[in-house]
Amino acid sequence: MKRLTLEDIGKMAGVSRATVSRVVNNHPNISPEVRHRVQRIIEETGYQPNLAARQLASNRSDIIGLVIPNPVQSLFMDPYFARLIQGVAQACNASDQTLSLFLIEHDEHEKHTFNRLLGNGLLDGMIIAADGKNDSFLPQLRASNMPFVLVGRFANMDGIHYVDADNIHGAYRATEHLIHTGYRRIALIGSSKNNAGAQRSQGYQQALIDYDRPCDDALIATGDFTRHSAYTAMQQLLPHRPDAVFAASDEMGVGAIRAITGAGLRVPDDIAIVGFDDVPSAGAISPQLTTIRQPIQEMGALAIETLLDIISDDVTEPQQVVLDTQLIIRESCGAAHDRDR
Amino acid sequence: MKRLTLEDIGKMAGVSRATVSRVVNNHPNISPEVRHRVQRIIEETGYQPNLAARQLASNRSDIIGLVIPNPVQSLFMDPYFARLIQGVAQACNASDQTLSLFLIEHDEHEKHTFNRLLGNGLLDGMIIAADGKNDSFLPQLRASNMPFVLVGRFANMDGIHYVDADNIHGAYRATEHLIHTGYRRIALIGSSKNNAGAQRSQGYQQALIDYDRPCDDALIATGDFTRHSAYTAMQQLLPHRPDAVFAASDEMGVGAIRAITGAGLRVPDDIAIVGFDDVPSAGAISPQLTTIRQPIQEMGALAIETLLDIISDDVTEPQQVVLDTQLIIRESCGAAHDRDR
DNA sequence: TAATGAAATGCAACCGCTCTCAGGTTGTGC
DNA sequence: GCACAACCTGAGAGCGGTTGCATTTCATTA
Repeated sequence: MKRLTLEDIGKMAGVSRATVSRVVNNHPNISPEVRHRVQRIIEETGYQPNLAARQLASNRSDIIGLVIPNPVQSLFMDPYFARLIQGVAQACNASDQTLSLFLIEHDEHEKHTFNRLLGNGLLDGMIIAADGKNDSFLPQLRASNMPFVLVGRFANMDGIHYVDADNIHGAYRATEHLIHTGYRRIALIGSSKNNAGAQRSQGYQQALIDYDRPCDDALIATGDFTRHSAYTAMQQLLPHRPDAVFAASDEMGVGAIRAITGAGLRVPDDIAIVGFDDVPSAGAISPQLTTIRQPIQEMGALAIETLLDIISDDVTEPQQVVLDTQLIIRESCGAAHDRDR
Repeated sequence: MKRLTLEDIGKMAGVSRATVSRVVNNHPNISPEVRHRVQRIIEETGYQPNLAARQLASNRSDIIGLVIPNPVQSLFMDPYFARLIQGVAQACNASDQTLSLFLIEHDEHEKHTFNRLLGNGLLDGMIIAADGKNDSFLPQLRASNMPFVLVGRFANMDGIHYVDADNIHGAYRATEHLIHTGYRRIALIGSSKNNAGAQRSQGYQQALIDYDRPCDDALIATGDFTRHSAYTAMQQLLPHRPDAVFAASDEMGVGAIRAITGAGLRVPDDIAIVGFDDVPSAGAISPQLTTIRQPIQEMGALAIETLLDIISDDVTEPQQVVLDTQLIIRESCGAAHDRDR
């Protein structure tokens, strides 16, 4: 059961291999009769073009790469990536692209990976899930002619295509919600570990300013997106008697809750918490965490869409899209109007 | 900056393109002098072979596919897949393979995907994360000559290569732990939704038998791996007064805890819980969940290793490996000897 | 010294598809 | 009836590697 080639199909249909190729690729100038005859034979035989040969001849692989440069442990701690992968994968399915996944393990590996990907001609384009820090690959990438789109957690950059969630406004919304609910001493557990963290801090501060709240430095603590760091940060915050905390991630929100309950206080009765991310466990812990949800899958889908436009259409002006976030009200903010189990 | 070819390198080194190819591929019969000269030029120019051309000529792509046939929502609910992807990706990095990811969205899509993958010659081999049910693709796969390895959650099958975690023994161990801790009426929230679920139920029962405990059908409830289903299941269980529950997944363990606390009882004081999977939130909820951890990343790595052996070496006898699990003792079993924050 | 063979290298035929170019056919307008 | 255009189709030259076979080189051995 040797694999069929264009030549074989052509022979069966009494046409040349070029004609079969045209049918396969939906070229316009084919007579309906021939088209149908060839299509029927393709159907019957289950012929499929050899992708390597096609790629060699046409210089197009229909493979797009998803590169995740972050250190390893993030991946399986943070549901963000799982969702992103899913969104991108589904978008690839929908547009008949093949998705290749590249997890960067460390700096040297990053260099090696980018070198390979930019040199071996495998990919038509790349989606890069950067974090806005440590983006040392950018210059090389820009110098190449590889189409790429950055997704999420990235700094605003000139002339680069990217898709991100609106971290600033999400944080703003979280803080605003705490203000509306009536809290007066609203603390922040922030982080400048990545760009998203910085933006979330920014949103927090903007909300305070807009609502004429004092921005007390004693109510600002710093973590690194881990639960443990937030536990410590919360302990530092406690003496300053906040009545609410905006934690820049759910993981940190959980750490804050632990510190609060550990100090004999209660959430939200004594101190309210709002997180960010809406990780699955946000609804599992007690009290359930009020949080900000990012449209991660939409981001992935949009990134693919944008990338395909770049690849085919020669999009000229940079596509820079920031998607809105959503406030998910649960128990930890003390304003629940709707509780799921 | 046109991309270099073997021909170009050959010209620069004063040798033929065939010789350069041999250097690149480490063929033995090359004089050291030529080898070095060519290598130096490759180094200087950063030449990289075109993968499509190589694949076309050699019929080998060094791309392996990871196929995840489960329905969509599992993926981002269940950290299992994120970890599996990570394990496989790292193993691919280590062995210079490119990983392509295929998420199946529904039955028809499954058929379409397998047809494509078996027909277009893109992949050297596939890793398939099946669940032991709905494996309708298997006959077609076996009929093809595509090398493949099944990973996890799969039924024991003849003549097929697979890697799995020892669900039976893991469940046995969980149950045994509850027995050792002194509980007498140990309930099960199981599921036969997939093969792993069935095996976990089996391990539970075996433990009861081995320790001469009665196997009371009233203490066996069924869920579908969701938190909600376990909540309901636990409510049915409560009237029969279990003093401990083995839940066949952490998600279900969380649902059970909710039902217990919802009924005004406490975990583990009134009813102890052990889960399965060790999802990240298992340590985040209160009480922290005692559970069984699977070596998911090792499974991924081992699957790749096995697959590469099959691709290159013509491994003949089926490789069937079952990896051991680990009991993670936290609070919910009432036997904590060690608590993290 | 010539025959022998192993090692190193080049030649050229693929791998299967795309795409330009040119040839053939048919249709349109005058 | 003829010129010209529009449309189909086939021939064939790549795309950039790999690899069997032929050739050259050179040390070994009869």
